[in-house]
Amino acid sequence: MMTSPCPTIGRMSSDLVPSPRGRTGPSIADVARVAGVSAQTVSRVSTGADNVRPETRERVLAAMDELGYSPNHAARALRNGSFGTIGLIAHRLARTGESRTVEAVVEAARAEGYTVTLVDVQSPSSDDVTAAAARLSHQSIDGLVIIRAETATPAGLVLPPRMPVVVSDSRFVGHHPAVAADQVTGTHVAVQHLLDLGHRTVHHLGGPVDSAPAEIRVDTWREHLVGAGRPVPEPVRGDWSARSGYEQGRRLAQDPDVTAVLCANDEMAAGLVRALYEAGLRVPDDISVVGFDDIPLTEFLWPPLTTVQQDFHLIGQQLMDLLLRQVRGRETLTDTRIVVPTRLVVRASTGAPRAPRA
Amino acid sequence: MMTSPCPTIGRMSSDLVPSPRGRTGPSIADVARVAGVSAQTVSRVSTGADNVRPETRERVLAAMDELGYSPNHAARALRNGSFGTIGLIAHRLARTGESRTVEAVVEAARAEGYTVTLVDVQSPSSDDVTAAAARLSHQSIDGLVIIRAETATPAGLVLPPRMPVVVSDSRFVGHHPAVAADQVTGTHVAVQHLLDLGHRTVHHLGGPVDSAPAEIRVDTWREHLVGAGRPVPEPVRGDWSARSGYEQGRRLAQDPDVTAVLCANDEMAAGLVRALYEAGLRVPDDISVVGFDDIPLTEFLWPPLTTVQQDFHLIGQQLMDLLLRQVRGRETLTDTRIVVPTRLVVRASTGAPRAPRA
DNA sequence: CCTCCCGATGTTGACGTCAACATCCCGGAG
DNA sequence: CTCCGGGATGTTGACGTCAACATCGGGAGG
Repeated sequence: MMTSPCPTIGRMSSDLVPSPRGRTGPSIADVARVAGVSAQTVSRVSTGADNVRPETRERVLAAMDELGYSPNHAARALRNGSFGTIGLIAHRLARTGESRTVEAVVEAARAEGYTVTLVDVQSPSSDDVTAAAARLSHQSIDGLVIIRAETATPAGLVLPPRMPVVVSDSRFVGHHPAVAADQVTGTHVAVQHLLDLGHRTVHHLGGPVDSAPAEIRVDTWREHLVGAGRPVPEPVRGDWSARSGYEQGRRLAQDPDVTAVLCANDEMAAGLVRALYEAGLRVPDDISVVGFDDIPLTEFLWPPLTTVQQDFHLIGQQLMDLLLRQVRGRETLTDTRIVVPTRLVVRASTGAPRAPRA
Repeated sequence: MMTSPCPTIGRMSSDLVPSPRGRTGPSIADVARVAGVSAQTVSRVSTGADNVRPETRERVLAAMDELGYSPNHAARALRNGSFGTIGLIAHRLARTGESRTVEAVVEAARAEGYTVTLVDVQSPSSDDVTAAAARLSHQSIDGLVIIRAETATPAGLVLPPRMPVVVSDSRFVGHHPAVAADQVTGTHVAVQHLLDLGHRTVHHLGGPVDSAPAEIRVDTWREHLVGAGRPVPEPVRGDWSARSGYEQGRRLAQDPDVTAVLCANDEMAAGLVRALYEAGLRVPDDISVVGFDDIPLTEFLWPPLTTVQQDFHLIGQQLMDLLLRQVRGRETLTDTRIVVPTRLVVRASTGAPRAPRA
């Protein structure tokens, strides 16, 4: 029906039947017909094989060009079991740290010839992440990157067998290969910085209790104060948003004991600062504020915010590197953990308390 | 070869050959063997076909579970020509508008059962976007979303034939279906707001000249001033970053004629405000500032910034909607344009000039 | 002038899935 | 009792690609 009723001469059949296929583009067979070679030769050209006569290659390339051919990924994937694709599961994609990490992963992936398939889960619960992984997995990706699976407990997370995985969360050490920022050191340094300035103690505006990084920061902050023999005020909690920082800031502004606040991220710090201004307090004269992350805007807030810098770009690169070592080398790196350093960037939002005491 | 030489009783052949395949998981044939049915029946179960006896379905599901089977996407894609995947090309992924739009697209895609493959191009030039599209295209995606192809000229962009596409850039109207924020109205309203407050004219801190949205804002700003018979100061330029806003702000602070500045985005506005503070100027008492985008932090800057709000989430949804109408319906919507409204959010960074004059 | 060898090219089959068609079995009608 | 209909299930082939093997043709060496 589609081929002419005269099957005599194969070469003659390269008449003007422009591939009766519906939506899919020209196939390798179409190119072969136009170029007057076999499909295999076309395949050799498209995979960059060496043993094709230059003249033939030329003809094939011309035919490809004419037809607008490009290889069918699905068929290739089916044929050789690899997809050239990495799955990426993230939670709140538009958040600063997330989007910068995603950008870095995508960049690193492209540099290695991989594309990235992105899934934004509704919640970082084990169930949601597990479901997302299942959806991505088995055959449609070569590996999986999970960014900040905050509440997912390592035990509850079920991943497809044999699927290379990396997680950007230190709690997964021992369960999955992980890359994480050194939040512990960052928090210690930030608290010590404030104590060094003469503050008697440091208040803490933490992230949500179901966030692992937030908990690490709270625990480290508390631990440091205890270790330094300072009073440990009750931490207050936000949800990472500037608004929550503002709301908690209004409460902290009432408390005359507060002279220094460590915030779990920069957005909350910004909201906090605004609340302090509205309450007639000045930063850092009345209250010192430290943020966390060093988002691009931090430097240009007023006052420029002292903050703990995380290198999201490096985290993304390391994630990709660790993943590809597994994908390519079949290495099993279950207990590998890469810690990316953080550092305190001192700007203008921290200073000595008005009336320094012990 | 893989079936036993005794073809008598099909059911007996479910012996213990545990799939000699290497890296790929169990296939439909493995499940069929374990369940004692044919591959087609397994297929029917996995595609949710109706005509399978409940008892048989049960047996198949149990076999799937036992083997950890899940269907091979590549084979499915190859079989029925659809991928359940949308390609997404973006430029600077971590930038506010971009990441929020990406998030919305990913969300909308998931709601429709699609996954998203992401490519972050180095530059928004036609060449780079064309290359990215080619890489994604032909067969590995069902449609393509291009976000803010800022410098790509419509004419220079070459896309695979028959590939459904949407672009979030109004300049592509007539070339490709497009979704864009109503920047023209937003800019008009912002300028008028400042004139209404009594400012003689409005300065403009624009984005880079190779950005289409930036140019639209500059042109509209100029046009409005001209229409209102006001002097048109030379616009200054930033690169969208807070730092560039800060640098230009230091220059504008020197100019006593400056009483109101419209900034092309919020980050630059934030940098500008800091520069003004450092120069001893107050906002809005000495100089009024308006931003663009309404990023989440805007409300919590000091002072809270008056800005033109863009609904990135809605843009993302509309992009997806427009794309899926093409993917599913085979509609051709080449000259469709969807304009998403913007609105001015008045906060505390704008006010009457100190010495109001006509 | 005949062989052998080697590089270029062609042919075959398999990857996993599923639509289309074929077959089988059972109960009910004639 | 046979025949028919229809639902459940099995068989076949094709999607596009590429590795493995087959073939072909010409030049070098004997």
